Amino acid sequence: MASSIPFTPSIRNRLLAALPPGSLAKLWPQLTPVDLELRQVLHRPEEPIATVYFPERGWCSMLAPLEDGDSGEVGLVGWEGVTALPVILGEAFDDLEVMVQCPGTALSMGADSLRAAMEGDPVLRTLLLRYVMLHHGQVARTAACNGRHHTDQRLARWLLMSHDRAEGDEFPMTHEFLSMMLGVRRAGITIAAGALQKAGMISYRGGRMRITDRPGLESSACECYGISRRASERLFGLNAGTRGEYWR
Amino acid sequence: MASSIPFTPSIRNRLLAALPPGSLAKLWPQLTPVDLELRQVLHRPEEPIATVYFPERGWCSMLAPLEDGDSGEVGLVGWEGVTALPVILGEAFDDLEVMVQCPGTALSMGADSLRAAMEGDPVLRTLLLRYVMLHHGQVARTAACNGRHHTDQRLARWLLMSHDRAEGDEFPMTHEFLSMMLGVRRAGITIAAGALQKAGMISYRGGRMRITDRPGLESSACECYGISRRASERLFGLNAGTRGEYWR
DNA sequence: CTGCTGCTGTACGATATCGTACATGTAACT
DNA sequence: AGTTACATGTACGATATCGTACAGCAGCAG
Repeated sequence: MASSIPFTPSIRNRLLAALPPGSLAKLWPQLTPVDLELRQVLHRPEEPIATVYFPERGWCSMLAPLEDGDSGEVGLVGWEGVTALPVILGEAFDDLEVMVQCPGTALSMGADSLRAAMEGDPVLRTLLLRYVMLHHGQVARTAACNGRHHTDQRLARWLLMSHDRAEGDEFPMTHEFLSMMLGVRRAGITIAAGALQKAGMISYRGGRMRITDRPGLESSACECYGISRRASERLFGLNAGTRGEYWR
Repeated sequence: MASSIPFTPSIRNRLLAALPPGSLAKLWPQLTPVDLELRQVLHRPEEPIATVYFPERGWCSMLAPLEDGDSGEVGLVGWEGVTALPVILGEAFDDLEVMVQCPGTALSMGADSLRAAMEGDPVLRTLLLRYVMLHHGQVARTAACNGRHHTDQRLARWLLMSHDRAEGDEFPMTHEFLSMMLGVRRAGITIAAGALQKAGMISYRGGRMRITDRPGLESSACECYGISRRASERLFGLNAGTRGEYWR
């Protein structure tokens, strides 16, 4: 299925790209490119996970379902990661939902295959476990940030995290959706985003968001963005987590 | 050091207790009982972790340091777990601080010894990774809960989580400290706790908290408590995570 | 062009929480 | 008993955010 793709590929996923050639070669035949469509649900809470996804373009949210019907975002997964932490950690499923927020592509793989590959390849296993640590740190930061920081700072942080995982400076994003991600009213986003736009840091129209002043946005965000990014740099090297370093 | 302790011990730590005799026997000589003193810092952010702790009594908070000097709690570790996720996941350190909130005791162990033990014992490794999953879920829930739920519900949840990890129905806890854990004003805790006390669910005086109506407290808490507890039950069996089941 | 639909701007009073200050109560120490 | 330190109760106006409603505006279908 994936065999038509040339072997030394331009892999965008940082986890796969970080593997030594031997490890990647073993994994490659089992990886299938798939599209990630907007709002597609990759994993549902409590449902056994059959497939894992290494995003190449676009990104997903990890969502904790709430009693009142909607859900709270607890983390992002993009080209720096992989969905399906439970598979890595030996569980069948999760209490979280994983949903595509920015459409793109991924390399997918059977959960059983990944389990087997981890069993047989300590390098792969080590890398994936280090990613789990990175992701845990991101979620922990989100917990602290949600409790302490205000809408405007959290919005700036969220836009930066999305931008890190987006292909260019523009991606689909409505105020309505941002409000669900940050757990605030839609009108609250309009106000906070309006201020960022007035300051020239972002611009948006008709459901598309564009980042126009990254440094400005960074200074508007709380420290939580920087802390997560530095953790990412520790795992992937100095230029990971910043933009413009996809290909190496 | 630990050799004076009889071999078939009354181990309270659920992770250690869940190990098959062979796995535990290999670990046992390396475990040293230590006291956990109130406010003792077990791990500091960015500092390499030399020792891990399997709490037996009492519990610890995982805290994310904030720019303004204080810190936000993102999770608890008690008799159901172990500190030092980074060691399990192959990192040297964490961005989080681990601090003793309720004094007690733990079985401690060198980080290197634990790494070696995990390498040599798949059962141990599997169990610890499943615990990482459990803890990740708890932190993710905290992220969602911090963003969406109100002080009164979060206080009830926090008291229940503490109670699960406490020895009896009473433990040391001031409003001041609760306010730091939940990230709200001290006066806000006094109001929320006062309401719970008036409803007969808790009572407190002079820095000691007593749980007097657990079912009532459970109905006051948000769904987040139940979700985390059920995840715990999946790992440890049906009675884990509830109280009164320490000894079997 | 017309009419829809979805995104964004804005307004309103209501509410939760804030930051701060001060009063009261309790226990330990002298 | 007097003092001190700390825990708790309570008050105040200020602020962030809520829930809701409605108006403007762009893009698309007919």
